[in-house]
Amino acid sequence: MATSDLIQISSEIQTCAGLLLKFFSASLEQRLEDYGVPMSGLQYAVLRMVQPEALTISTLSQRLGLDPSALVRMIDSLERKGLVKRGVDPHDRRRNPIEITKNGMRLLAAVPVVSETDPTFRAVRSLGPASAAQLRDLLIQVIEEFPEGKLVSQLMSGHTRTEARPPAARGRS
Amino acid sequence: MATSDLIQISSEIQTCAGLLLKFFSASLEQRLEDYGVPMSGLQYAVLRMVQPEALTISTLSQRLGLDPSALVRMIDSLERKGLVKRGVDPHDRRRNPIEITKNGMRLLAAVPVVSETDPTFRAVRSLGPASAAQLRDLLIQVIEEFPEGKLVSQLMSGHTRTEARPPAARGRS
DNA sequence: TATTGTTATACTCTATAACTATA
DNA sequence: TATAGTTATAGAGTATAACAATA
Repeated sequence: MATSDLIQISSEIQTCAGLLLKFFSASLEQRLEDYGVPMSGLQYAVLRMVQPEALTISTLSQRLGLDPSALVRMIDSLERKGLVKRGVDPHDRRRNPIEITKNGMRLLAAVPVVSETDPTFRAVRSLGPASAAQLRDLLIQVIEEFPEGKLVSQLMSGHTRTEARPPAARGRS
Repeated sequence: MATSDLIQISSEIQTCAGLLLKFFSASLEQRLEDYGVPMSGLQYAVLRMVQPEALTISTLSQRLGLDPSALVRMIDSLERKGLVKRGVDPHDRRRNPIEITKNGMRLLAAVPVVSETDPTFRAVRSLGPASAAQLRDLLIQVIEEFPEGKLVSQLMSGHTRTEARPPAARGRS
């Protein structure tokens, strides 16, 4: 295969990634609005990131690749909605770890990243389980080739490669 | 495979698409800046769209999923840079098909979507040709499952599926 | 000195609504 | 009446610079 082929393919992958993200975001934001708590996909991402553990704005900004100042108003907005609260670090009073609230957890439970009924899920399901997993693995492989892509595991909480996934019980079928 | 597995995979694909797009855009915009004509990835996308044929703002806005008014200033900016010009449709004087200029074509030739030297290309190349093509095909398959995804072929000029690609001469290796 | 969170500010992106010219 | 392009405008998102509190 010629280099120009690979360049063409790279370009197409780029276009597809953009489209996919657009579709995904649209359906997620629609469901958030339907739930009665409209917010951007990024705000939702922050909410998910602080679910397993409280994170400071510094940490969040590093993981999201954004300036800390850009997060202040976003956190304000989430706090106004009662979904998170600024906590206190007794060991370092400069830090205000962002904690998720009961309301925040309720929202995450009610509005999953991907719902069974939305176009995103239907599109991925139509690939079949094997192709879907393969697509995910290929995407991760590409991302890990980027210097900034090493922290992908931090963003995909609970992620394990297909072949390494334990055969534990996994909810309803 | 359980439904919850597919939902998890869908969510991971979503995260990956977002990261990938971010990395891709960053390297493209860096190269545009190095070339001396800084612009957003979207402006560059518009430039590419009007390369094969002049398109009206209406058509561009439909294909990009943006409001026409959002494109006016973007086109202004491209016109100020001398990369496109507003043309005239003799059959319908309301229309101003956006034409690419010599300078615009020169830029597209000098700054390809994906360069051989940038992280995007290296990441995709490291997959190997077969996996790269497969990734592209899986992405297209997913996108075509979305109602809005039918026009993907319009956005990927010259795209053909791997198995349908003619074995014609394809430049240097 | 360095770091955390913050404010003020400016710029980009995008949509809505209203308008003009043309069909 | 409907469509193409435009303007004015408002809101979100994001970065830079400067700052206070804390380490």
